[in-house]
Amino acid sequence: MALRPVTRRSVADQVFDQVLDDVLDGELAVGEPLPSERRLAEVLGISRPAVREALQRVAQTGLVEVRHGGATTVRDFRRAAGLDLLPRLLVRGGRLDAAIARSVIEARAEVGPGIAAKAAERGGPGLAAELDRVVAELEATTESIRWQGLALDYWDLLVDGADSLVFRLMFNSLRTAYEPALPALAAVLGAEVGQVEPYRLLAAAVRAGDGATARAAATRVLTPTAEALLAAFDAMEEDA
Amino acid sequence: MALRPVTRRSVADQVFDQVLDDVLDGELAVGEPLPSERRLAEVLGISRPAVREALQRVAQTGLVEVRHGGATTVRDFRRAAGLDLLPRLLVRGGRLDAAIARSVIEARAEVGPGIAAKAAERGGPGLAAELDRVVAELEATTESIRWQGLALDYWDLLVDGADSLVFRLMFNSLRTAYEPALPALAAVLGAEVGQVEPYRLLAAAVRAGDGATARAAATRVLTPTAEALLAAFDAMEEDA
DNA sequence: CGGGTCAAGTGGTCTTACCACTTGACCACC
DNA sequence: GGTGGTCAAGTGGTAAGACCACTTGACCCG
Repeated sequence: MALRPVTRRSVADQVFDQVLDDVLDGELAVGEPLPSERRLAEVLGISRPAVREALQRVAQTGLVEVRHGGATTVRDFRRAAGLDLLPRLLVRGGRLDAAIARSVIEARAEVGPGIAAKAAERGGPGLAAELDRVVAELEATTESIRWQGLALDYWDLLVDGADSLVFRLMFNSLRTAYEPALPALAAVLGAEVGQVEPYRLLAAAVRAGDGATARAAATRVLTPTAEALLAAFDAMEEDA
Repeated sequence: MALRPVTRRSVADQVFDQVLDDVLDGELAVGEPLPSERRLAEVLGISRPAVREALQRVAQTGLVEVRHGGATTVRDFRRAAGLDLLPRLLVRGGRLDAAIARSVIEARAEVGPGIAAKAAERGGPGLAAELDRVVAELEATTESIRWQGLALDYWDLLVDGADSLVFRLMFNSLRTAYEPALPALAAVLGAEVGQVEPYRLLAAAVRAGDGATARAAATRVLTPTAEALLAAFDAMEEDA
C-alpha cells in the first residue's frame, strides 16, 4: 500500500498558481492590467482578502506590480523575476520544460566547479571525511532515485564547505527546482549509477585542499549526467 | 531642488520587513513559534488580514513555515531561502554586510566569465555592436555612479546574449541586490573609471565568437573592481 | 498502555464597511 | 491655449467580527 501525503491547497495558493501560470504562459501580456481585486473575487467565487494574499505574493515574485489606487499590471518576468522563480518555470503543467532544463544543466556545469574549488580551499579534512561517507553510500546504492538523492547531499556538503552565502542560496534555488523532477530524471540517469569514481577523486582533491584539481574533478563529476540528460531531452523533443 | 520620490509603505510591508529582520537577526530562533496571527494583530495594532499578508509573504521566502491549525515556526534560512533573499541580506539596517558582499564578489568572479563565454558563442555581431555602443558611452563618462550603471547595462547585454534563463534569473537577483548599494560602491570604485580597455577586449571576443577569449577577458573586466572592493571592505572592518 | 474523546488554540475564509489613492473628465481662470 | 482646481468613479489598503478546518494535548476509558 503506497500512500502519498494528502495535499490541501488553500484558495490563495490556487489563485497564486493560476495568476502565475497565466503570466508565464503569456496569456496576460506585459503591461496589461489585471482585473480588479473585487472583480477577481467575484469571478473566482472567493473573498477579496484571499485574492489579495495571492496577488501580494505574485507581486513579491516580481511578475506583477500593484499600485495603490491604480491597476495591477503585468511585468516582464524575464527582467523582474529572480532565481526563486526557477522551480515554477522548470516544471510547468506537470511537464518538464526542456529548454529551461538545458539551461539548468548549463548553469550547473558552469557554477559547480567553482563551488568545488572553494570547498577544497576552505573545507579541510572534516569536509573530506563527510564526503567520503556519502561516497561510501553511493557505492552501496543501486537504486537510481536514492543515488541521485545522495549526489544532491554530496553537493550540499560541498556548498557548505565553500562557505559562500551566495552559492548557498543559488544552490537552494536550484535544488528546489531540481528535487521535484528528480524521479523523472533518475529514470533517465539510471545508467550513471555506479560511476562513483569521479566523486571519490573530488573528495580526495578536497582532502588535499587542492582547488584546481577539485575544479577539474567537479567537471568530471558533472559531465556524464549533463550529457545523458541533454541526450534525453533531444530524444524527448523528437518524439514530440 | 533635489526631490526624491515619496515612499508610502503599507502596514503589511512593514510587518513583512520586521519579521524578516527578526528572523535574519536570529532574534527568532530556528524552530521557535511565532505569536499567533490574532496576537500579532493585537500587539501591532493592525488587522489580521494585514498580518496574514505579511506572514504569507515571509513564508514564500522560506523563512517561516505556517501550518493550518498549528503554529507558524521559524525555519533555517540558510537551508530554505533562495537567491531572492540576497538583497535583504546584503544591506541590513541601511548598512552593507561586508561578509555577504565578499561572497557576492566571489560569485560574480566565478559566474561572470561563464556568462561571457556563452554570450560570445551565441551572441553574434549584433550583440557585439550593442556592447561597443555601451563601451563608447563608458569612454565618455567620468561620473562614477553613471559609469557603474553603464557597466551593469553592459553585463545585462551579455546575459541576454548568453541566452540562458537560469543565468538571466541569477543576474536579476544579483542586480537587485547590487543596485541599491551602487552609490556607495561607486564612491569606492571611483578609481576604476577610465579602465575601458577590458570591456573593449571582451566585446571584441564576442564579435569573434571566441568563447575562451571572452572568458579570459571577462576575468580581466571583473578583477579590478573585485580587488578594489575587497580592499575597501578590509579597510571598513579595521575602522570598526 | 493503547486508543478514543473533547476542548482550546491556531490558521483559513468570508462578509461588510470604510479609508487612501489614482485617474480622467470637466471647468474655471489667466 | 494652457494652467490649475474640482469632483466622481474605480482601485488598492485596512479594519472588524464571525465561522470553518485543523492541530494539539489533556483527559478518560477499556
